[in-house]
Amino acid sequence: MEILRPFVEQLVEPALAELGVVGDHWRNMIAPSREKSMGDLSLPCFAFAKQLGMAPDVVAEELQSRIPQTNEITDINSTSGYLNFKSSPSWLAEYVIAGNVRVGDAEGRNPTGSKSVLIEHTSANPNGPFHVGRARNAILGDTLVRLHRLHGNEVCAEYYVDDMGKQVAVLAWALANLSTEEVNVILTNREPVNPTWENKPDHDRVRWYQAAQVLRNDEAKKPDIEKAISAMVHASENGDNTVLESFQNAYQPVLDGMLETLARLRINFDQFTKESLFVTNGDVGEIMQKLASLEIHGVAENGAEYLDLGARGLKGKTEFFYRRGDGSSLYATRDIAYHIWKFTQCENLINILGEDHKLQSKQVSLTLNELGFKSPEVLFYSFIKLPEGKMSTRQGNVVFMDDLLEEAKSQASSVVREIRPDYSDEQVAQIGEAVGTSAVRFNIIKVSPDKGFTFRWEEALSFDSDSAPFIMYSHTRCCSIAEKCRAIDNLDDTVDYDYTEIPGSMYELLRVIACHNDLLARAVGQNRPNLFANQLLSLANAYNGFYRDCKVIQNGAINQTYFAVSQVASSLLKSGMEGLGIVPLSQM
RNA sequence: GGGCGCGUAGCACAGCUGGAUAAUGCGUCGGCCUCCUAAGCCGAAGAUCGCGGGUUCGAAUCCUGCCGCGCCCGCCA
Repeated sequence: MEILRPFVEQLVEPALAELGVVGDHWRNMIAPSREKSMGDLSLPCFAFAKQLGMAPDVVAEELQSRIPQTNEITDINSTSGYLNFKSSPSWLAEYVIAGNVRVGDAEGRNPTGSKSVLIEHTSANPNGPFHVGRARNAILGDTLVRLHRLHGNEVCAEYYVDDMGKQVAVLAWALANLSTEEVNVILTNREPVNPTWENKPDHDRVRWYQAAQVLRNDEAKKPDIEKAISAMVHASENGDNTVLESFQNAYQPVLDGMLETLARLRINFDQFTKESLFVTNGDVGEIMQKLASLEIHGVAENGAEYLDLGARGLKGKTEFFYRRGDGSSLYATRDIAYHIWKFTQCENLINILGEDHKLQSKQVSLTLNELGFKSPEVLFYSFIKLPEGKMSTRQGNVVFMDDLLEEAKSQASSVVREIRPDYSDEQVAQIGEAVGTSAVRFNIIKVSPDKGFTFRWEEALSFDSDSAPFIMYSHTRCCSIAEKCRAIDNLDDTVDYDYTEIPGSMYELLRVIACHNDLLARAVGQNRPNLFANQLLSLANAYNGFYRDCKVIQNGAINQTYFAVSQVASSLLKSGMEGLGIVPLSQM
């Protein structure tokens, strides 16, 4: 509870001085209490023990006896070497009700402008529909975009379109050379396209990509195909506009289909940047020239060029190749050009990348440093596996996000249908969609990015206590209360709040509210959305306790103090849910 | 073989800038709808924090060795 810190410091300073503690280092030692029942902030006294020649618990007691209660802090206790400070319930209630806790806006409509960030995420090859594995990137990235906005940062959400290179070339080649019949014959043994997605171009065109991959493994056909694809790749890398255009015609409908899926998850982008831009505008050539003049530059036998990053602390394989023997650039080279361009857009960069990109990202980062640029921040995430093993678009061993969302909607709808028989079909469908998509998002967000996990349908579709619907449900309770209050009373402008009687569960809610932005700051500062997901669960949980004990409406009359607290919780739940991409329904 | 990451109750997951009785959910067991939406609430049982050493007044947290899992080690993207 950072809002309490200045008051604690004010109290502690003279007491420490009296005991003979010198220096200022104690300020950093004040930390959130481990035991919530003990306090909001605590000062461990172990470090003073040696200096003063006293036992830690004695130090804590001595300090306690020298510190008076204040308006803000009414509970100071010492236990086992800790000095604990607990906020005054009345003061906290007044503080919260007065609107001192910043609510924020995840849509970014009112940035405080303290910091601007460009967040690049997803950037998936436009060769087929999203599966759950690829979608982890989009969900983490978009959540980070939302949380940064909620925190007040100005954010640009950016998608790097891989519009050149082998993957698109394969797709373009297949679309130009294979008929529908041929594709169907080649993929006879594969599962057919789910009829629901028959007309969705990402699901349709991926079959051409898959068919081409099968043919590329056919020894007889391989040589000719490889030759043709290779020629296209090289043309694209040399900036051949005809080829680049044919690539775009091949992938654009696929990309559009992919973005449609993301839009259903409320994931949108501010800007799309094509990889080919940096080849055609000359940036890549220029950078390769600069790299050649570096002292860690090296040349291989066939003329390929690299940097020896071992000299900059890279372990393992230290040669980083940025130019092929034939003079063309590599993906990483273009990525460096892209980063330098991104730095012209924004001074803070964040990338969301799969763990397989760790080495590459390190190489790009070190090279950027070599050229005088700073490193981007990177959020790495582990892969989502299936119980049967790794997911692979190429092999068709995947769970499509489109299928997951349909299933989520359908299951959520049947729950609604069951417990709210009075709702119309339209209402049920709308709630089912909101709950289903929110639950899918949340179940991915709540897991720490560096933990790999196995996708299981029942878990992805879990609507239990630590899930999006749990949070959504608390919010609907807030809304329901607010609506009833509006009906009772047109809300006079003169309201007297009672800060003398604060029930325990209301105090607990106030404490969670008071820490809300601490958690947001941490989640944003460390790029860890799961921390804020956890905070929202705590908030919903605390609200449920408050709801149980503190009746806002009793005997037809409104308790204005309770109502005010409920409204603050409601705002924070709503903005927080938007920060996670969860839909804040008012009814469910 | 080398590099990076992970390993916490039956399952899942938090805590890891060292600090108090290791938090939460699922599952299990037991309670709560004449009371603002029970997708809820309350209670109980359940953990040698992968294993062994080290640093420290104090280690789930830092260091080190081992074991297990994942990712990477292309003039691919």
